[in-house]
Amino acid sequence: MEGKYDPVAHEELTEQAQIPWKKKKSKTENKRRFSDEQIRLLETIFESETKLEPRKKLQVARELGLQPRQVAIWFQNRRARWKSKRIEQDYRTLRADYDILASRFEFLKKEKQSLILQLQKLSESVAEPHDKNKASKGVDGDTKCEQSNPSFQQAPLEGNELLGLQFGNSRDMEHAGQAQAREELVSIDEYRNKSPVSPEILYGFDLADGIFGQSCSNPQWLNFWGREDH
DNA sequence: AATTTCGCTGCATTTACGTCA
DNA sequence: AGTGACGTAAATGCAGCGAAA
Repeated sequence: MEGKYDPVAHEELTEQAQIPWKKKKSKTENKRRFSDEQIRLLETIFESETKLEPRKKLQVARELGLQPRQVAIWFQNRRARWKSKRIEQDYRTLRADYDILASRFEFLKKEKQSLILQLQKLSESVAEPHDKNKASKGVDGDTKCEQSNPSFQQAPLEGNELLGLQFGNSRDMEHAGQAQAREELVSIDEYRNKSPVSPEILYGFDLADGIFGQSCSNPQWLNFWGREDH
């Protein structure tokens, strides 16, 4: 409300007074639709200033042969049209952002399922009877992971074995002679490389320091990805 | 100095009308 | 010619502000 009283602008009031309040114009009264020339000038002014100062309004009104009130109303309506267009544009932008996020989410969901499957296969192969020592050995386990995340403790793999998968530590697997497990890791890499979009771009963060790097230090993250309901 | 009134503005909503398919 | 959809000028109501009383 930056409207300050301006005696010059007050002219408009007297003009307004000539128009009876609440008067409805008859159908026969010639009105409406400013000329192309009038619209062109109004649009030109609107481009540089969306609000007219009272003096400028009077000047424009004189120039166009309109009532100052008509100019004021035109600017008012023009601002409203401009606002609704801007809202539409904002909506389209937000919608596009949402769609991108939604497709990222779907992709991540599928990758999660795939990784769970890989883990299950690895878990089964590691638990084979010919490798009993491996199952109970426990090499440099990430105790933080195991302690901080209940859902992790329920996982079929122990912490150190999961780390072997995540960081490509193949020592234990070679020790166990598990060529199959190595193939699984390769297939994961292939899966990533065949992704329609590079993972870094798709996820929006660096994989090495991001999703896998923080997996064991962020229990909430593990909880989230450990659940089946998303 | 605080309060009230007046006149103005802007905005949201509604109404009335012109235009077009 | 009649009609509905749409665009737009104008009306209406309300809130906020500054100036004057």
